This record gives sequence, C-alpha cells and structure tokens, in this order.
Amino acid sequence: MTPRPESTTRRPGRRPGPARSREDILRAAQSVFAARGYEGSTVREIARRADVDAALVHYFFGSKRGVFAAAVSDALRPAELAPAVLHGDPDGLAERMLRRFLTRWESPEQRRPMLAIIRSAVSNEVAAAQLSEFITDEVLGLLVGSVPADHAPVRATMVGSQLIGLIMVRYIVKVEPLASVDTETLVRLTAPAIQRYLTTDAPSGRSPDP
Amino acid sequence: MTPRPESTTRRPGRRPGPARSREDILRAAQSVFAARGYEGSTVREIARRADVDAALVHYFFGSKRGVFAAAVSDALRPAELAPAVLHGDPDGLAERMLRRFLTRWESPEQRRPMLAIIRSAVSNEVAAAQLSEFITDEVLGLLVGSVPADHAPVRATMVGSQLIGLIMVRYIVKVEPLASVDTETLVRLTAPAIQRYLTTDAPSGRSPDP
DNA sequence: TGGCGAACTCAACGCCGAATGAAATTCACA
DNA sequence: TGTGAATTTCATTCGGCGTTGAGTTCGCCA
Repeated sequence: MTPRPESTTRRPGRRPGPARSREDILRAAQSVFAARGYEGSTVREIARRADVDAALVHYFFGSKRGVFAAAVSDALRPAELAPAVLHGDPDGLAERMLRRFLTRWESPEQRRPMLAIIRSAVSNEVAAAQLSEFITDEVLGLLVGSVPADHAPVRATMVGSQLIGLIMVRYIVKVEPLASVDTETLVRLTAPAIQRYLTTDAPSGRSPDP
Repeated sequence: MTPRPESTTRRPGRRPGPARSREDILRAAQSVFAARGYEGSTVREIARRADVDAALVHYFFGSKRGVFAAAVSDALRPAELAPAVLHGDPDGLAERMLRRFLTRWESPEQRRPMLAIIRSAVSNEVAAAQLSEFITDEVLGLLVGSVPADHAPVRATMVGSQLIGLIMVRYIVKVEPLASVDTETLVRLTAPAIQRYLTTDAPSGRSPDP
C-alpha cells in the first residue's frame, strides 16, 4: 500500500531500489478487472494505476490475456475452504461453509480477484470455464464423504448456484434490502436452504438418466 | 426471419419497399448484446448483422447506449408473470412460478434480451440498476397478498438470488451437470427451496433493525 | 571495476471504436 | 405530378486500443 514516490517526470531505464513493479501491476490488474470485467478493462488503465508504462505490462505478462490469467490465478489458488469446515456435525455443515464464504467476500481485499472472475466470466469463454471448474472442484470437495456419491454433483452445483446468486444480488447487482443486510441475518436466511441441498433425501420420482 | 435480398453492392439512399431496418437493428442488437455484453459489443457488429450501415444505427437510436436501452426495454416490458401464477393453492406457488420462469428461459427467442441485461449488468451501472429494479418489481409483485408484508422484500430478494444463481450456473457459466439437466428435474430440485423462502415462518432470533 | 542482463520508458504502428455531416434515394401526400 | 420528409449510405474525424522495437538506466556478479 505504500505509494511510490511522486511520478512528476520519469526517465527511461530501470528505477533505483528494489523492483516491485511486477507486483504493483498485478494488484492494479486485480482492481481494474474486478471493476470493469475483462472486455471493459484496458492495459493502459492498469498501467496508469500501477504508475508504470503500458509497455511494461507486456514486458512482464506478454498480453492482456496474460495479465488476466496471472491476476486471477494469483489470488484464487489458496481457496482452502475445506479443512476447517468439514469436521463438526453434518447438520451444521452449510452454516460453517456459508460463514467461511461470506467472510471472504466481506473483505474487499479478498473479494477483488473473485469479482474479477465473475465479471469476466459472464462474457468471456475462458474465464467462464475457469469459474466453472472452480465451483465444481471447490464445492464438490466439501461434499465428499458427507453425501451419497451418486447425487453429489447435482447437489454441489445447486449449492453453487445459490452462492453465486447471493453474490450477484448482494455484491454486483446490489438489490436491496439484501445488499445491506448484515451477514448474521444472511446466514440465518440462507443456511437452511443450502443445508437442504446438501443432506435432504434425493428428489423423488425417477432419477436423471446416467 | 425472412432474410433480406442479397447485399452485394448497395447504393446510398432509401431502399425500396417497406422500411424494416429499425426492427432488424433491434433484433440484431439483442443478439449481440446477449452474446457479448455491453462493453464487448460494437455498433459496427450490430449494423453488420442487421445488414445495414453503422450510421443508420445512430440515426435511429442516437448512441450505443441508446440502442442498448431500446433493445432490452423492447422485450422486457411484457413480463406478466403474475396473473396466471398467483391463484391456486399457496403451497404450489413456487412451482408454478418456477415453471413459468424456466419456460421463458428455455426459449432462445425470449432468453436473448434477458441474457443481454444480465451480461451487461455485471459491468455496467445502468444495466445493473435496471436489473435490480426488474427483480424487485417482478418478484415482489408475486408475493403481494401471499406473504406477511413486513418480510416480503427480504423474501423476494432471496427468491431472486436463487433464480439468478440458477441462470448463471445453467445458461452463462454452464456448470455441469446442472447445465444439461432437464427442466422437470430442475423444478423438483429447486421448487422446495424457493417455496421455503416464500412461506416458511420468519427467521427466528431478533428481527433485522428497521 | 567492468560488463551483462534485468527493469524500465518512448515513440510509433496499425487497427478499430463511436460518432457526425452531407449527399442520394424512395415514400407519401397534396 | 411534384415536393418535403423519411430512410439510407459514404466519407471522414477523432480518439483510444493492444502491441512492438529500440533505447536508457540500474543491480549484480566475476
């Protein structure tokens, strides 16, 4: 967060001191992509916000797609929802999971790269695939062992849909009153529905064809 | 749907026959915005798809924002979910509503303008506001009279979040297996959760501060 | 202390975007 | 039949986009 010394006039060539531009660019990219989505963002604006020439972005990351990939995968990897959430009584699984999830989203710092993916996934095939994979892996990981294996994938995506819906309504489209309700209320409202997707008996009627 | 006669070389000036370009542009705009979102779309591509010069788009709609507004509001107005859904036993409300909702989304024709709004709302303030209003009005309208008035807004947005989540996962991000499950199964899975948001007793604990 | 490679900027290219004003053609109504 | 309004294209402006290549400065190791 410590800002660079003033950029009144800058000369070409390497800057004195330790080189931190690469990280600055990455953080700037996260902000910009989070705010505008992939198509709406420009390399030049990222550079401007990182207080750097646009050519440097290409020097480090090769292309706009390159920065995007680096920016999201940089902060998406350490998801690690699973460990602490998994043990405890199965009836509280949804609530623990939701609390963890909301904690991440309430921190602007952590919210940024996830926003970037969602904003981009909506009109960008690559980002969409990345998000799809993330949902599958992450949510499915939570269900292994707690849920009959044959229905796990459907259950997982249902939970995923409820979570994404929450994000859309609360953080992106900002529909009131849900956008400003406190998280505790949110948990009380949502946890039971999610718990239902996780552990209620399989839907009656014939099962979906294999 | 009847395609225009071949456009090998065209001369300036009004074309012979009845003028349908305005409608052609509107339909083209719906497709393009639905596929690429607002930022990702270009007036030129809309014009190309409508088989028309780009200047004509500006002639009719003034600006890119103008086409967008026209394209979505054109096909968003006749929502009319309410009438048929509302009467019948209250316990089946969610299911009737969901069926109606899915029917609209399964038709590519009707899906287009809604896709356009969602794809755009994600990175566009104006579209987001429009979508927010739509959710509030439309879903809330269904609840009037069936639900205690004091909790109706929260309930409505919760239902909205579940529906948007469904759309995201099924039609936009396309997460399997939910993306290819048949609608009947989808109803069986989702209706109970929605019904719960509609009619279950208010969440316990203290109510959210007024 | 010299020099090589990493970090950085500058200037420019080619392209495509939204938007505009003028000219050409057809329509509709008197 | 004629004449004004509506529709359509063309040519153009202006700006910003992603990307590249050459040149400059600094850190570091031999």
